[in-house]
Amino acid sequence: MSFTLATWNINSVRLREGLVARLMTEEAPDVLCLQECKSPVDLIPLEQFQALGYHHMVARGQKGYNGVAIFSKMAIEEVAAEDFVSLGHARHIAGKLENGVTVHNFYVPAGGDKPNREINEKFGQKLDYLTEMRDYFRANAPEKSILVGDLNIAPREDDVWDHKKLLKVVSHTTVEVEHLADVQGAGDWVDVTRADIPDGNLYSWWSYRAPDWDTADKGRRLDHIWATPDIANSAHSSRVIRAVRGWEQPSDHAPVFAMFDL
DNA sequence: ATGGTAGGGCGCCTA
Repeated sequence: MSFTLATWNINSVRLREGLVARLMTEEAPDVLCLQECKSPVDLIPLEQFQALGYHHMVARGQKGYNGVAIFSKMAIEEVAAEDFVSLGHARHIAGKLENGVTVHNFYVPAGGDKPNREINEKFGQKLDYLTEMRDYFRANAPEKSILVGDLNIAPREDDVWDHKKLLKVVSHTTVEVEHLADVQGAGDWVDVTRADIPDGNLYSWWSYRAPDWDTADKGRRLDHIWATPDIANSAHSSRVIRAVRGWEQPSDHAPVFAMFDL
């Protein structure tokens, strides 16, 4: 049994309902995980997505900020929704698919501007969020599981457009990369995207603020697909659909895809 | 060191 999974920070699921529908139509992943829906769950335009074959959804939402959702062609049952660091934010939802695979969808806090928890509370919350993720997977060892989302960290030198310039920029600092590695180690997670595409620069996000995003190409790989070792070997055909960043009124993130043969 | 662009929802927070 084979299925395709995608993760995409949509930056408002209601404003970009049409872009979600376009991705569902043109690429048709079996499971689509969204972050930054910026919508209460009951205002997500579920009916249009159901008309495209995505009959199942698990989600957490709030007005204006954050929000995570999993749309699926196969049945999915909610199994967890954690509020790490007790921020009261909708940043995690987990569901078990009818094929037995558990999917964790995360929107990790961005962390503010200054990479110093003494002067920037948000940076401390980001590090603490990652620490609680680590502890969660230590206490709940994942099996047959996939972890996706906007983790707001680009861990490798070739996950950013300029490693040295970004070492002091939130998303690529050493302390963040170490915290993310601890989460990965705690669940024995395999970075599926980089197992599949080991060499070369790879980005999933380009700032709205930088003009001419495509030519300048000042990107970062903030969006990730991980899997536990029992299914990671079955993953293949990973890709970032960069062209989506160039669609009309786009999200600043491009979707990341992987296929699994179970 | 600063400001640059977006979304939500209407003054300003967040990314």
